[in-house]
Parts: sequence; structure tokens; C-alpha cells
Amino acid sequence: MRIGYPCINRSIGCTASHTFRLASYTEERLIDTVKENLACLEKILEYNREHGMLFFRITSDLVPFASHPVCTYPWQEHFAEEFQRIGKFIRQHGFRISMHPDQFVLMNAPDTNVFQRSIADLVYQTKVLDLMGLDRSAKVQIHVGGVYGDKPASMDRFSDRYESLDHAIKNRLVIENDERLYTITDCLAIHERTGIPVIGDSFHHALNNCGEPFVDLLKSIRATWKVHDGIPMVDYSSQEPGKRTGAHAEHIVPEDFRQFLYQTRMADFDIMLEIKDKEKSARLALDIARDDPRLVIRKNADA
DNA sequence: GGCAGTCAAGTACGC
DNA sequence: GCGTACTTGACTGCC
Repeated sequence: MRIGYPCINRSIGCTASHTFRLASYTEERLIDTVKENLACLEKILEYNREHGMLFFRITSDLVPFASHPVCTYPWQEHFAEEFQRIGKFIRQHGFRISMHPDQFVLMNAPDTNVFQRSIADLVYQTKVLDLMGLDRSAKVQIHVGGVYGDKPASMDRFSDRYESLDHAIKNRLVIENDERLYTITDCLAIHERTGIPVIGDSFHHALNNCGEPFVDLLKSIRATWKVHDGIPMVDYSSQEPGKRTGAHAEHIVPEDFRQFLYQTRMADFDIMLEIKDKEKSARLALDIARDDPRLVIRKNADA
């Protein structure tokens, strides 16, 4: 078990998510921005290494407009050395890495233009992980997509489209349940057809489920991950009090997390904390989990 | 320097 | 059919 947080570190004074407006696009702007983002990513990873947080989600904004037609610059070649260096650091210290395209990536959209744009984004995200030389356990997680008035047909469309994907994408793609449309059970059904691994989001599951406790599904989820996929990834969050249902918590609730660890003690997985204060809660979570036998501790990998 | 409006992209839903 | 919520950090223009 590794513990981590997504995309942003609020403690170190930089962000790997710098972007700019499409109207401001120039190759120079792109190069400057990516250079800055990669430099910050290295700082974040160094911070995470120091604090023993070995699971991290890399921001989709790392290369702004990478999947947009406006971007014809060969950033992959220009920054090949930086990507290799970061990848080496990741492998050396035993990090687990994920990426998570945003809501506009919809594999099952009836509109083939939307589908094609989604493919372009998946090509970009998998390319980042490939450039870093990461193995197949580094994943790109997406949701199943829309329902479009016919859920079985939309699930079929997802499966058919998945089958048609390039291996470079299929090797990394995993699906995650969401809080409104597709449950873990739906994702498991898609796995049955396609073999795609399933990420369980415990918070989304609490809001959208078929009546079964999250822990009861962990065995089935585990079975969707093959050896080369690594152990399952799980997303964890909790409800922010006083906000709309589904709003992610600002801070981790230690007692809830402790209970989650206890209830899931028979299963091993990497935990992504989708909590708004990011590394702060992740450090607290790590402290709470310090005696958990599942925890991977690799504080001095270079020693 | 601070602030409010805006940003590539889509879907679901209420009216 | 149209407008809005969703979700969210960063950018941009204006004061």
C-alpha cells in the first residue's frame, strides 16, 4: 500500500499545472510553460519522496493543449531528457503514478468527434507515462462516460471502442465508478467484456451503489488487476460537511480514515486521497497508517 | 496588486 | 431548444 494525493502540492510554492489561454498559444509560450511545469513536477516528487508519499497523480495540464490541433510542436522530443530523468527518479524511489483525464474525455460518446478528441487526449496522457519509461502499473483512469438515454447500449459502446484502441492506451487505461451514472458493479460488468481493470472510488460508491458495502467489492476489484497492472488503485474521500452531496472534503477525517483502513485490512491497494488540502491530509493519512502492515516504506531509497 | 470574470473540451436536467 | 450546474485552478483584463 502506498498513499498519495493528486496533481497539486500547496506547500512548495510552485505548480505543475501552469497553462494559458488558447488565444495566447505560441510555441515559445508552450515551451516555457512545459519547462516550468516539469521543473515543478520534479520538486513535488522530491517533496513526496522526503515524506514517504509514494503514490502521485500527474496533472493533465503538464503539457497544455497537447491533444489540441493547435499543438503541432514536438514537445515529446524537445523534453525527452526531462521526461527520462523524472521517470528514472520515479522508478528509483518506487513511486506509483496515475493520470486522470478530465470530464471531456468520453469513450462512449455517440458523437464520433467527441470520441476522436478523447482518443487524442488518451494518446497524450499515455505518451507522458511512456516517455518516463514507466511500466504498465502506471495508469490512466477515466470514467465510463455518459448514459445517453440507454445505459446498456452506452456500456456496449464503451466496450467496443475499448477493444479498438491501440495497445499503448489499452495497457494503461482503467475505469472508475462515478457518483451519478456508473457504479462499481457496472465497471465490473465492463471488465468482464474487456478485461479492463477497475478503480474503486469509495466516496463515489457511497453515493451511487447497488446496496453492497465497498469492502465486499474489493475482492472482485482485485481480480480485475493482472500482475503487470500492479496492485489496485483506490480513490478515497469523504463528504465536506455543509456542502452539496458529493463535495470532496477539505480535510481528511482521521477517525473515518482509520476505520476505512481497518475495514479493508484484508486487501492491499494504493490509496489516492481526493481531499482538497492535498499533501497536508496525505501526510496525516500516512501517519495514521504508519503501523499498517500493508504500507510500503521506502524513505531512504537512495541510501 | 487585487479582484472578478473567463477558460478547449461534454452531459444531464429542468423549464 | 436553451440555460445552467457540475468542478476547479489558473489566466487575463480591468481597476
